[in-house]
Amino acid sequence: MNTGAKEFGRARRRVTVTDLGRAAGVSRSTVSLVLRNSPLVRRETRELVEAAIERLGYVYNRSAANLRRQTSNLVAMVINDLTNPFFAELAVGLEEALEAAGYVTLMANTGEDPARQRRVMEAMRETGAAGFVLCPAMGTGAGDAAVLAGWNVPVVQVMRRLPGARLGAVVPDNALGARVAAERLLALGHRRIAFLGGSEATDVTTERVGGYRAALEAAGIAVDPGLIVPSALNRGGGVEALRTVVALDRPPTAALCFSDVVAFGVLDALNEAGLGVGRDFSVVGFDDVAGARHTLPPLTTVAVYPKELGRRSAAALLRRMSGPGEPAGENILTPSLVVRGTCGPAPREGADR
Amino acid sequence: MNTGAKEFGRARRRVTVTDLGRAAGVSRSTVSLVLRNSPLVRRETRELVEAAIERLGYVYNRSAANLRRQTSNLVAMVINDLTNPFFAELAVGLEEALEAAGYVTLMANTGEDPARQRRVMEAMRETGAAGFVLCPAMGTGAGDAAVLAGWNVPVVQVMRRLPGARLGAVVPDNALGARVAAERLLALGHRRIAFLGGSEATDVTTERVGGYRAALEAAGIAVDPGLIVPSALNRGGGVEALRTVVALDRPPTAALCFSDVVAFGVLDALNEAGLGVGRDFSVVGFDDVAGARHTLPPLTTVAVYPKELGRRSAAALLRRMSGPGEPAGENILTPSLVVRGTCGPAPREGADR
DNA sequence: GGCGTGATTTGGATCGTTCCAATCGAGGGT
DNA sequence: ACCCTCGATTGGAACGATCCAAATCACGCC
Repeated sequence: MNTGAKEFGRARRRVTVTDLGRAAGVSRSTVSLVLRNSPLVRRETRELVEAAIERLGYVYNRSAANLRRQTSNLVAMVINDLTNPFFAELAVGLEEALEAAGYVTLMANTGEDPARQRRVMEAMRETGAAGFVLCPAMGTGAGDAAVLAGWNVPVVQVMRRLPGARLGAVVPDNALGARVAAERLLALGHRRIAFLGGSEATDVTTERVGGYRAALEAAGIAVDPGLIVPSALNRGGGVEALRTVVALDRPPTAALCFSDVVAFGVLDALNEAGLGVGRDFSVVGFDDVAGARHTLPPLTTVAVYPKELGRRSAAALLRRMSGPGEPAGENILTPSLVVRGTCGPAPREGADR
Repeated sequence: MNTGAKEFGRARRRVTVTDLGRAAGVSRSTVSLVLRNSPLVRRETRELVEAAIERLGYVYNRSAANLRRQTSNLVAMVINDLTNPFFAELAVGLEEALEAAGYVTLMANTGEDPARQRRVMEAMRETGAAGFVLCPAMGTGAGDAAVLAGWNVPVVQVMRRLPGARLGAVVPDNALGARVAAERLLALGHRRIAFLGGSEATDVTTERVGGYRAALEAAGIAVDPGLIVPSALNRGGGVEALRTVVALDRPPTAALCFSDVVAFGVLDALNEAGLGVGRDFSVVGFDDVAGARHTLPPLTTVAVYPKELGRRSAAALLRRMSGPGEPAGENILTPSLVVRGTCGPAPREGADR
């Protein structure tokens, strides 16, 4: 009598299908059928079982079910930098779509650290992730890609592609976006246009710079390598990059930025230098993050719809997970130019400031 | 011979401890001991097994292990709004700490929707989350709290507290932060100070407004209810709120804002209205998000260290998970005022603008 | 009253691991 | 030669669900 309460109060044994069966007067097999909404069970039987579920406070053990069925309701999302609003939005779209499809999301933030990325992906694999959506950390090598391919698990890359990996990817058409943005500046009469920001190694930068180049060349303008300045992918990088180009002998009159965040830094630096944005110097960003509409003046930028990228990568992964024969193709989103207030006509040649 | 390749290429059976045992010439029990680094196994035996692991490409099945051991390496993180940079940082700190402790994070973004919150938490429970870190969606009722308490699973709330829930929480000292900020404005000579933003219902707002009130009353200033204007928790809300107070008969000369995001909107509206920030009107934010140092002028704000909040909630949860008797106490972080450029002395009484 | 038929229900085996009590083998002591 | 100890290894049962083939039930019909 004195031990009874103690035994009961703490850590009581988990309620199982067998318990439910006993309580409802049926077998565990029948209970299992009820749990999975099988049309085989008689209505009254189902109600009996459902009452027992309620009464005993049963909790379905999905991982036991997964073990037996050789499936999993887990999808892994591995993101390089969640504190970047662009990737945060992407993550939200992704998780939303996965949840709607009945999956639970495993999440890890790698902070651009390939070693951490390896660790977390390994851990997620062991926990039974049925698939991966991966935005690879910078510096992820071809070796990592090969290992991943060897895992024989559906993987969808988003935004960034691993070198030489045949894994499937959802990406914006970076080249197109950059080209359209550059064409806009050209149409406004700009002839010396810089490309600011981005890190030399990554495919995203390569593609965006490629689009920029293509536009200039199509307009018959020689690309000046001195006007392409990589930088850190944050606000400070933008500040640095702008300072670099205004110090040139023949400074540019406009800049296409690798990202909005870099563009924010560029705007900071322009203000600091006393240059009129959209008048003395025009700026285009890339991404269209939430903050872009709130700069002064509001930032003209290339929208790439991160939330939609997230949703599509979820869809692509689910497709790969269902059909084993599904091709690991690429899904390319068309970006679009959002014209706001940071671009104006090129200042007259030789006009002083 | 013709079927052989086909059978092998696709969906080969999973490698198990039994397979490893067979390959290494030991029993599955011994393999299991090796996997768990037991000191019981002889070195040579261990090496034999490890070679087999390598050779067969074995993947540990942690959920099978969890099933048997009645444990779980999964922790659930339920966040109201990941697109808010404040919560994104919190999430990153949290995930980082959990990963370091050997846990894998289940993540869900509720988008402030209590129904979705119920759904995802239920799904996570079934999946076997060993504990929850929850930043409750606005509108989460006492009913939800009661249900959650009935689950008998370790829960730590972060930033927000559910009404009447004895669940444990990690929160900043909102009242203190607001008081210090208000005291700063008082010291600068301001006498009519507004509190802009926040939603009336939430505990965070109540606490921050409370601190603001306390400071004013301590200075012998009657609190004018007309100067406390709630708003949406985004930039637009800040714009609205400022417009409201400048239209008053006796407008304030300074504002303490519910959050940095609201403060950003307030700065936008001040610019729009042609009021000099820090000269005609002083502003203090709350949170110190990354963007706060980049406004023009840089925003004076109350730092609450979201990443640290994340880390501490991880630590608090892990403590609760290990010791069943651990108290569900509160962990309160001391915020601090970060002085930048948006506050100046109160304009002279009656001076025109 | 026996039988066929379709609708329900059921017990054993299974998923991959860990726990546990039992076993095995090599020395050591007498 | 025998017993005992101790380190190392092992097979059976268990975790909580599902699958599957077989059993049971209800009912109409000859």
